[in-house]
Amino acid sequence: MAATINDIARTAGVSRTTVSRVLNDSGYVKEETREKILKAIQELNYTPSAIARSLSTNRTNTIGVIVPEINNPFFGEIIKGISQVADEHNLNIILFNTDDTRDKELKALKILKEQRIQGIIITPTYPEDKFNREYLNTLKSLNIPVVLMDGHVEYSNFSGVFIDHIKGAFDGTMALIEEGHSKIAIITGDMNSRPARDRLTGYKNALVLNHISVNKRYIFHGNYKHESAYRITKQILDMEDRPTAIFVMSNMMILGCMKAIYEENVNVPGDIAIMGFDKVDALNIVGMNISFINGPTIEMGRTGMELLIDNLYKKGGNKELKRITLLPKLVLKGSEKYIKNKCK
Amino acid sequence: MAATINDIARTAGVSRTTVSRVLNDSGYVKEETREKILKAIQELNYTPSAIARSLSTNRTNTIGVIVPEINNPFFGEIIKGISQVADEHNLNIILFNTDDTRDKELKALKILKEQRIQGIIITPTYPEDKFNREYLNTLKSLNIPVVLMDGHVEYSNFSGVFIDHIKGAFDGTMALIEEGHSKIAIITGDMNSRPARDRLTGYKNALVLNHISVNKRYIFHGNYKHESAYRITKQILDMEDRPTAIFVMSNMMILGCMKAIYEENVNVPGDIAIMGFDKVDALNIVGMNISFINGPTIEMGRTGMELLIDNLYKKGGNKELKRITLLPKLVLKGSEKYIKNKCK
DNA sequence: TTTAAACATGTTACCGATTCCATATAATTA
DNA sequence: TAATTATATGGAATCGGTAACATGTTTAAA
Repeated sequence: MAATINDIARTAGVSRTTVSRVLNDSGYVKEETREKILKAIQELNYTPSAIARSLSTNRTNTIGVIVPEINNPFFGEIIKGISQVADEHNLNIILFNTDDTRDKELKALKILKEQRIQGIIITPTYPEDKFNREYLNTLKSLNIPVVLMDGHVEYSNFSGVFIDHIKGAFDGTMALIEEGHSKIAIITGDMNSRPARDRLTGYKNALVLNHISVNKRYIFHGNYKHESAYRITKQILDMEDRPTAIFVMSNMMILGCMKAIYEENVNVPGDIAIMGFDKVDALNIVGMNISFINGPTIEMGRTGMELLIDNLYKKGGNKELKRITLLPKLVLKGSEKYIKNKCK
Repeated sequence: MAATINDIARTAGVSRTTVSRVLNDSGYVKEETREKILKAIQELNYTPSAIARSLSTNRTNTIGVIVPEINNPFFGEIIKGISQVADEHNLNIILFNTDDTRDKELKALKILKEQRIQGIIITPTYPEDKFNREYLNTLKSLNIPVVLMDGHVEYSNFSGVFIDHIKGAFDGTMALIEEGHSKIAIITGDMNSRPARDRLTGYKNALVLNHISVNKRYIFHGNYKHESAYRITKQILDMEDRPTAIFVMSNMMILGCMKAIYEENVNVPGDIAIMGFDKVDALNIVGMNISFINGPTIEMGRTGMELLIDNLYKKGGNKELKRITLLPKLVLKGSEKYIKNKCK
């Protein structure tokens, strides 16, 4: 249906080699001929086929991106960053959303291999899954660069972009301490996950550094879901020697925590201070006095893509393993002119 | 580098046609031969090239998706829906995020044409932009199905999925009226946009139907940004004959509105009822008493993809123009067990 | 036993580009 | 003026598959 390079060649009365030269602006073409060809291209509304080009050049200029939850703004922002850099380098993105499913993740990898993409950025849902790791290794053996986003695959040799969860939690805790708090509760994520463990470590480090004893009664284990944080926060608010601050270790759990606080009519930060790991824009805007440790999501995406591109342009075995750790940023309440909570 | 069908043929001692038959499970192949071939495939870790296949079959099994803001959960959920259906039909997605930029939107369309994708789902940022409409028309003339998501392109002939903004705003207003409100303020979106105008219409329709006069002093024009709603809400709260309910016509504006309310320590819904068009999950979870008119985003994505697929499988001029309008859903406070606001 | 249908496999053209090589002419340089 | 070199274009192979067609072998029906 669509015009091909042969149609252009015929119309312009030249060989398709010459047309190709014009398309790629390579080699010698007489100005007059070039114009004839451009005219034919215009007339036939011709667009070269990336498919045919890919087959012949062995380059697709496409990368694969695999995320578990596209509707989560965390990943949305990562993709935004990836997309910006991809655009700058004229690379296309084939996107897969796995809905946290191992099957879909595996299927995505298979398809990407078929598609002869040039590289993969993946936020692995099951980093510990043997089968997938095997598959990632297969990909690696094919010399397709792989970049991990915020997901450690232990014992493997992939480049990646990571967040320094320890430092982030450390900074958050330090900030609370500097504000005068010493009774600081923490609501952790699922302790089976590496970030949850790291964050707890950061919290402890800060306490120890300040000679504050780590009180086990102040350490509560949530599971990343808002319900768990809701329940735990209620519990915290009922304690006799109630903490003066709560450090909540995820996005969704901040919401559960704030629900409890909202319900119990507790003043933040007057009665209790809240620090969150990961931001919740909505609460920021509404003006709740919550400080955040904020993972630089867009930057993660950009950095990951840059890492990938570095490797894309290196032939053969020259690909370097590079792990970049980004520091989360502390956003203190008030530093963005948060309004004081007048709700008493 | 990677093994080709010829390598498999050679290894298995057959012609590549036979290999192709095994790959596609078509035609006759002796069981014994099949096994030889499968063994070779395994040994050489062979994956067929989708590129070569696309060139020869003239099908890429890929569609293009263009969104303005991938980090906005509204689009994230649409993509989630698209992705689900795409996966069910083994279609891949090339994603473009335009950052609300006309240039990027146009560039995306060009690339998709090069990529010989089978169809496009687009949420047009500049539906009124002549150039882009021209481009969309070009695409259409190429017989590539196009599906619009929630963006009217007037006078054009594209299939699409739309939200019934009039009905949504009507339902929201009716709900408030049924709760006994008659002094209902509205904060509109940018009146240059079709949805904003439609929603205002729905609001008026409900009032008229209930013989409530449309009070111009209760109609406030915002611009979709939270700051505008913040300012307007403050203004509303200061009115002498203050409305008893506010209908806020967007996502972000709900946040601005709630900021003002939170600041002024007003009880919702005791002192004033709030209804939003578009949901804000975070506020839902925290337990603010806001009712919502909720666009069915995931369903939109699914429906759009299904619409596209319908057209994908129809040859030539048989493509049908189909516009599907989805009804937003009313989520009343309390219907999800919202906790009463005790903040007085 | 002959004949047609089913089974099994291979030959070859083609999809739409790129690219190496060959060839011819024009412009420079020796 | 002859020898180079730069300019201009085309021929043909190639990328890795698919598919129409051809051909040979079994198997089953007549």
